Parts: sequence; C-alpha cells; structure tokens
Amino acid sequence: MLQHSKQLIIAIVDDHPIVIEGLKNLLSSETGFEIVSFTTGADFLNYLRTNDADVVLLDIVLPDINGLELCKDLKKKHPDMTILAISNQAERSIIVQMLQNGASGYLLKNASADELLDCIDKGMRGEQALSSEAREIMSRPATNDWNGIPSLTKREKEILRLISDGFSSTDIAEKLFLSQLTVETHRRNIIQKFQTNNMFSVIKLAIEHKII
Amino acid sequence: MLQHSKQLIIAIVDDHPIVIEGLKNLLSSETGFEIVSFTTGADFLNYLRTNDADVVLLDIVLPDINGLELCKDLKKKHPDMTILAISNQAERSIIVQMLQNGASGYLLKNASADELLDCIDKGMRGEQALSSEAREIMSRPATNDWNGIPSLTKREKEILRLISDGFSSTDIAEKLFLSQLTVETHRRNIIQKFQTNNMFSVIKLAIEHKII
DNA sequence: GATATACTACCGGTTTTCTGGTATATTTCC
DNA sequence: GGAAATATACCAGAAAACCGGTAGTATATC
Repeated sequence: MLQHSKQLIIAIVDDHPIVIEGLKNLLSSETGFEIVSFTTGADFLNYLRTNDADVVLLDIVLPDINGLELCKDLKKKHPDMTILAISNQAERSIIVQMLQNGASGYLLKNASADELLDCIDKGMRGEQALSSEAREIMSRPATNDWNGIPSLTKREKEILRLISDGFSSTDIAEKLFLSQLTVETHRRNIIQKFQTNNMFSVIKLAIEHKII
Repeated sequence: MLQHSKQLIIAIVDDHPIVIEGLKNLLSSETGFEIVSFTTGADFLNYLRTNDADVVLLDIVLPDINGLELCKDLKKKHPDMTILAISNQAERSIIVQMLQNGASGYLLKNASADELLDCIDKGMRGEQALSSEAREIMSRPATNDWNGIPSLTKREKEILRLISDGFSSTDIAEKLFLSQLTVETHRRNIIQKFQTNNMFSVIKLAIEHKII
C-alpha cells in the first residue's frame, strides 16, 4: 500500500494507554512503520529535540498542552510533518481550527482500522484526510452565522481564562502587573473579536470552542 | 494471576474500534480469556440472548444506550456478571451513579495496562475496582464545601442560559415577563449556589458540568 | 396544618463592566 | 527597514452587575 525508501516513524500522542495500544495494534499490520508513543505533549516535544517523526497521530485533549496549540507549534517547527488529529470532539469548529493549524486530517475516535490506514496514506500524499464522520460534519451546510472562530492572542487568552475563573479587572491587573485600564482594553478587544455584547456570551463560546 | 476451571468470557462494549483493539491487545497477554466485543448496547444485549459473559468492560457513552442505564439492566438480568465501567467521564457524580447501578469498578480511559488487569482481577473477586484517578476523585470530598454540582431550579437554569447567551437582566425580564429585580434575585441565588463571586465563573462551571 | 422550596418583587448603595474614544511602546513578520 | 499586530495605558460617562437586606405568594411535601 505504501512504498518508502526509508523507514517511516509514526508518533502517537495520546494520554490514554488503551488508545495507544489500539493504534499500535492497528498499525502493526503495516510493515515498515516504526511507532513511538507519548502520553503528554511535553514528552513528545522532548523526543523531537533529538529525533524525528514523519506522521503524528495527535489527540486534542492532552493533560499538559492543548492539541490545537501543539499542532500549530509542530507545523511551525517541522513543516514537513504530517499531523492527523484523533479526537472524540465532533464539533465542526474544532475540526476547522485543527485544519487551519496545519493538520492534514481529522479522525473521530470511532473510526475503523481501514479508515485510519487510509487517512495516514492520504495525509502523507498531501491530501486532506477526514474520517467518514468528520467528513459528514464538515459537509453539513454551514448551519450557522458563525463563520470562523476569532483567534485570540496569548495575552487575551490569559485574561479571558482569569475572567472565567471569577477575577475582576482589578484582580487581573494586580496579578499580571498591568494597569487595570489595560485589562479593560483587552476585554473590549476580546468582546469585539467575538462580535458579541458582553463577556458572558464570550465565555460560553470560548469554552464550547475549546479556546480556553 | 487468575485461576479458573472454565474459560472466562470478557465482553467489551465500546463504540471506538481503536479502544477495542487496545483492550484486546492488553488482555491478550492473559491466557484463558475469551474476548468478544460490541460497538453498541443493542448488539451486546442481542448476544446475551444466546450467550454469556463473565466480565463486561462497559463504556458509558454509547451510540444507542446510556451506559448507566445499560449497567442497571444488565445487573438486574445477570446479577453474577462483573461490570467494569471504562470511560473518559471524570466526574464524581457519574462514578457514584455507576457504582450504585451495580458496577464493580470504574476505570478512566487513561488507566495503564497494569491497572486494567488489576481491576478485572479485583472486580471478579468481589472487591471494588477503581483506577487510580477514579480513586483520587472519589477520595476528595476533603474539599468538602464542594460536594458536586449545585442543583439549579428550572427557572434558574433558564435564566443562566439566557445570561450565557449574552442577555442582560433587563433583556431577560422582558423576555420572561418578569420584573428586572426578580431576575437579579435569581442571579444572586445562582451565584450563591455555586459559592463563587460572579457570573463569569458560574458560566464556566455550569458549562463544564453540563448544566447548561 | 405546618414546613420547605421555588418564584416573585422591592430598596439602596457599591463595584464593575461596557462604550467611545486616543495613543505609544514593543514585537513579529515580510 | 518598515508595516502590521500586539501589548500597554489613559479619560469619562453610562449601563449593568453585585451585595445585603426583606417579604409575599404559590406549590409541593410531610
């Protein structure tokens, strides 16, 4: 099915040992694959300092790093790496974000073995690789007026997280050694980016789209 | 590790082929286990009409039936069956419900292979079998003022939902034909129930605990 | 019939957020 | 090097939320 001159390295990054075992098992039917696995993003990044990987099967929910962020990072540092997201998250917006962040494909965890192998194949050939359910979600008419998730800066995310934890602008200003007025400027920009009228709805949207 | 006169049948009920593969792989190191697997509750129930199972590894999120309900059913019809829940749900309330419904144990999906085997062993000996993280969750009512999620009344939920959609108290009052002062009383009660200082953190908690 | 819970409503005062500006460093990227 | 994005900071006024009370009605529940 796949032909390569050198041995391909597939990295699995998922915090569920059971899932790792399953993936290894499914991939073991293919020869010529070297498989390495990690349960945290940090472990994988550490590995990459001295090693390489051709294909990454990346879970979105990780204990230390958000898979969306990790994907962006990885693509920046290793543009040739093929990243396939493997997740339970079936929300359209998350799939879109993942693809925007450089992922070659998106697999729901209920994908079959055949689909998995097919997606790896497609991904490495540079095609977009979606599992059947992911494809179904993406092909549904864009039901909503919500065409795109605003991207927040680091600072904005930081402040939004603190707001959602119940801190007021003055609290946050103290915590981050900023003027309270600066924090309020950030608040305003965040609300504007979400095109909504107050922070309450921003928090809801941000959590639902896994931005915080 | 385990000694039995007859061959034990382990049933895996999980809608993720990858997880099934993983579990099979992990259990294959043990001899004397016959393993059957199903991706829906209906499939498993159907199988049980002509067959038997000694141990069930049961996912809570299934496409057709809620794992909590299924567990209750199974225990009623097959009291000797050992049921171990395997789930991503890390909420205390869900673990409690599952054990009340007759499950012998609860494993988070990030459990290791050793834990899995240990739990199966414990479960069949009639002991309670929790994975380390599940045990950790269960053993921390130490933070006692927070015994789970506060229960909101119908009205409170309704108002909380509207707040999270960006409506102000006056908006909501108009919408629900109430005095704006009434809405604000509800707000205060909601915040009090969550024992927090403002609505921002309430919304975060409410979404995370699937109240809204 | 008594008690508890939920829903409704009000007052007064304080704090915080929101809105509309403007503006200057600093960092990032082409 | 220069443009764009990001982070910082300020002012002032309006709107909304938050806080600590109190209290009547209605509806269950025991």
